[in-house]
Amino acid sequence: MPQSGAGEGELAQKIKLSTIADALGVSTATVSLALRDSPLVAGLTRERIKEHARAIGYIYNRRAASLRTSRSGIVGVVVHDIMNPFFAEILRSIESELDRSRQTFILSNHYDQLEKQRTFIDTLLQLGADGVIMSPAIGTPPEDIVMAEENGLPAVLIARTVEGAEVPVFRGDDAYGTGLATNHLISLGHRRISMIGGTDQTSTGRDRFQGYMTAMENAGLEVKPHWRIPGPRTKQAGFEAASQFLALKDRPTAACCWNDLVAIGLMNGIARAGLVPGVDISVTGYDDLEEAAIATPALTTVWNGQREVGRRAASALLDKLNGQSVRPSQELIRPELHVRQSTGKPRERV
Amino acid sequence: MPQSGAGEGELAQKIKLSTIADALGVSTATVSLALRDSPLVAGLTRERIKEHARAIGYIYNRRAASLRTSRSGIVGVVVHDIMNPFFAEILRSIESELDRSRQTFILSNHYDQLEKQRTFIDTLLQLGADGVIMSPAIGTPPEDIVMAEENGLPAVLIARTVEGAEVPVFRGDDAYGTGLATNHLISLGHRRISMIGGTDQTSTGRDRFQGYMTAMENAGLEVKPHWRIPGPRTKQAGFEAASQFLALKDRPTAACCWNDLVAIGLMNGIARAGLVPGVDISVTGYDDLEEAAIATPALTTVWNGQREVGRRAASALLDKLNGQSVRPSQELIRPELHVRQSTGKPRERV
DNA sequence: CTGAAAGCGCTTACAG
DNA sequence: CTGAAAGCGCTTACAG
Repeated sequence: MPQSGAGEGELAQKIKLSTIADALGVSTATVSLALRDSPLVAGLTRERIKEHARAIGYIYNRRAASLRTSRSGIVGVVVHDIMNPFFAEILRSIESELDRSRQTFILSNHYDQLEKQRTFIDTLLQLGADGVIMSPAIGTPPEDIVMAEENGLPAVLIARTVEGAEVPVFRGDDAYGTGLATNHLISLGHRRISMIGGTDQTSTGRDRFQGYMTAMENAGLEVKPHWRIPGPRTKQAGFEAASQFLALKDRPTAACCWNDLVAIGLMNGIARAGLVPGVDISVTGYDDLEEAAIATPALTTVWNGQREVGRRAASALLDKLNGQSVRPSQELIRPELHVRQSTGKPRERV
Repeated sequence: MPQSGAGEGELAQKIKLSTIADALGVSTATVSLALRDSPLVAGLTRERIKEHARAIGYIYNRRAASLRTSRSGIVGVVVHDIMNPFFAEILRSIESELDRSRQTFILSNHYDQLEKQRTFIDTLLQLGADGVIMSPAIGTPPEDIVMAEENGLPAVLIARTVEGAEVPVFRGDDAYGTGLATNHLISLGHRRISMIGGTDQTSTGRDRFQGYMTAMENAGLEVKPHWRIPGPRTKQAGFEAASQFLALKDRPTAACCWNDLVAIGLMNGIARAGLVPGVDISVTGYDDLEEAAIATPALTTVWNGQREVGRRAASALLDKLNGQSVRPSQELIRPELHVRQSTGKPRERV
């Protein structure tokens, strides 16, 4: 309802605690307590106050309250890019977890630009945010996180680690995960396997590459450096990498991709070139996005536990806010291989 | 930098304006003015103050400021679902537009639940947000928007209209857009065309269906009711609709889809059934997501101006905040047909 | 060009 | 169970 006494289109007199107090002949302290269901206020008084507040359309001023209590009810979330469905799935589970504690969340993309990330942390500090969940931008120095914590903004990391920052980290076991995918391809009979996408500049990138290398070495397979095509992390880039991949000397029979987006883009590119992904070339993804199951062919990929990551990160942060001590530790979610139709035996004899 | 004088891991004494004022022997008024680059303060004084503030790691308290000024620097954005790339693209352009005015934005999904949307608007009111950009949930009564505006929260709508709400609306000309797609199919020789996805409960849904119907009627083509498969709006749902579509009596030779997601899902389903989209069945999408161009086959679709929608909506809201009068009007972005490989002549003689 | 003082709208000890 | 008063950290007239 609009505020009582509002004239034609004009803003009414602002309704505040004292408006209610005056109308009911009680003090603002009593109103404040009543609205927050304090047992200190008599049941009848409380009901009268709450009913009146509702009737005249009172709006609680959180800025004023938070200035006094120094709790704002705001949590910041900053990731590389929300357009990436991997993060979008994480965000959804963060959202539903925070919702239950009536925390509002502010979202930002840093696009791996340190400056954008710093501006956002600064904004959170100025707003008096209660905490931040972040997938740190490439090159984030531990000091940035220490600074936030020292100024009363507890942090929890997702997806990527920052060496030297003593905060909880929730992410998948990336080395183990790409190991699963690579071993799956090897067990199908593939001997020449490409690794497509990703970067050495993030912990995730290094771990995933490591998992692939280790699996190849353990199987006694040679890895030619040019079989690795670093960089792509999007569908578009995967699509564009297809021609480069197909033109490779000693062309591999399979590609272990950085993530599902790259894998799907690559498959599209392979199909565009007249080859059949899953038959002519085997492809694995990473993340198991909702979309992986309906790709053509359905994508063999590694489930990365994004729902879990989001849920646990949010709940760890809430624990921190509520004063419970949360150990700075690496929580590794164990990935699982989901085999579908994009992988098969190599076509040619090896 | 951490605050000066911080002990081992302990939170330092909070640094505020008066800390700086005391240290420099000036008043808080002068410090406040200086930090905001007021010309009222002598250049030298200003520099001394700003330098000192930086040195001791002063953090501006926006809650306190906004309590005083009643401007919070916060803008709310609420959409159906940020995981939908259509909205994700809009959000990006909103973000870059707001960034330039140093406004922070708070994001929320309402998943077409009125209750979630109301909770969010309430939160914005409590935080004293400066405005809201929304794609209204199905069934949003105009009163909800009027209430927000009367309480000092100006609103701008995107993508969907709410009858009776006197606020600016930015969206594509949906009827015209599906008309483009349908006419394209007709001109290729298709006579039986299906409409897949969408709902009559939103203005967008009604408009898109209307555009399809009008085009069919103008071409003197019959439309069998069961050729319409309402509902799907996601890739998954489009995928699942494929079998229903393929089993249709008098099966249409083409499908005009609600959006790109449905179209891509449908094409995947068609391919899974052993038919070739673009050859056996023509498919059109809507939105022209980045992904449309790299789908297999590349998707013929209607560009919906999402970048434009986001940019203009944000800039209209900023104008409103700055006191410029913004007419409540429908801004229809004119869609464009982008022809690619998912459409062709009908295979069978008609 | 600078300072003293009031006030934004809450909550929290402290009395009673 | 309820009230009077101080204070959170800013900004804004108002004086000088």
